Amino acid sequence: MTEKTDFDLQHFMPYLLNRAAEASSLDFQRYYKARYGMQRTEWRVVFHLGRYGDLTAKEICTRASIHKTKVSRAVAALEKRRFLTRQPLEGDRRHELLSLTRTGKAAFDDLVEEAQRFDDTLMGAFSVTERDILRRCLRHIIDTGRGS
Amino acid sequence: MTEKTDFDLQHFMPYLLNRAAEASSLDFQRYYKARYGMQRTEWRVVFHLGRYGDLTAKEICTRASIHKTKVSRAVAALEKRRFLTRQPLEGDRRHELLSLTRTGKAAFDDLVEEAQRFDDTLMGAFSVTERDILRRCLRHIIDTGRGS
DNA sequence: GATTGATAGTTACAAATGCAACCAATATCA
DNA sequence: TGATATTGGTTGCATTTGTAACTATCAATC
Repeated sequence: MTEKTDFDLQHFMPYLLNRAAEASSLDFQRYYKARYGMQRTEWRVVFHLGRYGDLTAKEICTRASIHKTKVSRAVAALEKRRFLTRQPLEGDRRHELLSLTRTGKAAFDDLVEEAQRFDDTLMGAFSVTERDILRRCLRHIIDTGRGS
Repeated sequence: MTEKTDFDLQHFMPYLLNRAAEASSLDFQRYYKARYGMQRTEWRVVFHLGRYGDLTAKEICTRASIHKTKVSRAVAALEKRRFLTRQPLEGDRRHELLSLTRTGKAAFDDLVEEAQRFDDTLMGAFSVTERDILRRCLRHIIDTGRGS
């Protein structure tokens, strides 16, 4: 039987992933927080709307695996700050279609640019092969993990 | 100039990392929560003590990049539930040496075993080369990211 | 068309977190 | 010696989060 002390936390994937996630998010997080007063869920909502067009809150929940309460609050906050508007859907008034305002779009454009720049420096350290493997593995982990 | 809508969130590394981290932690988290009523920081503290021997709170903070308030509260909680004991250090009574109790060690052993099993199934999907690259990239990201 | 059951989204309350101020022990140095 | 700074660790308070219960709209069944 292997000694328990052989187990190295530095090789434990969930631990590595958590620390890498945290480390890699810090700077960007600081940026959108300082510049737009957004928090993570808000940026993600903005991102989804900017990237994939108008969506309902539910769709964002599903696509991003975010709990509906978090999305609900993020949407409320974004609406108050005029980054997006809601429009009840004809035919089913339970749904609300969310759309970025001009302000929201501008923020999205800026944030995407920053994200891109940020990602470039982060990934610049790796070869193309490494990047591919990295992305593919992460995606696999995401897809096979149980959703919340 | 590239269109902003070209940017794919699914390739944005911090996003991938965050989602993979979350997905990969869920099951294990559920385990130590259900079995020992621990939360993440508590498990990490237990882990560090079990793996690296007795440490002070400060040392755990440094090694794991966890804020001292979080560690402080985790230690308090673990002490209350008899997973560890503190002992003021001779010579400098600001430091307290933390040691796992028998109960703490038992929990550590069990959790390590579970973590190992968990990691095996998670990484089982990848080739040895992939695992190496994955670990090496993550470590690089961790080490180059600004610490909190 | 009333009853039951989903479904989209909100809210209320408890637990977790981050931040800053804090305490106590030690170090520094006039 | 005594004033000041530093360090390990804790506490208080405001913000964020998770969970569960709630409203409102629609669907299905009788």
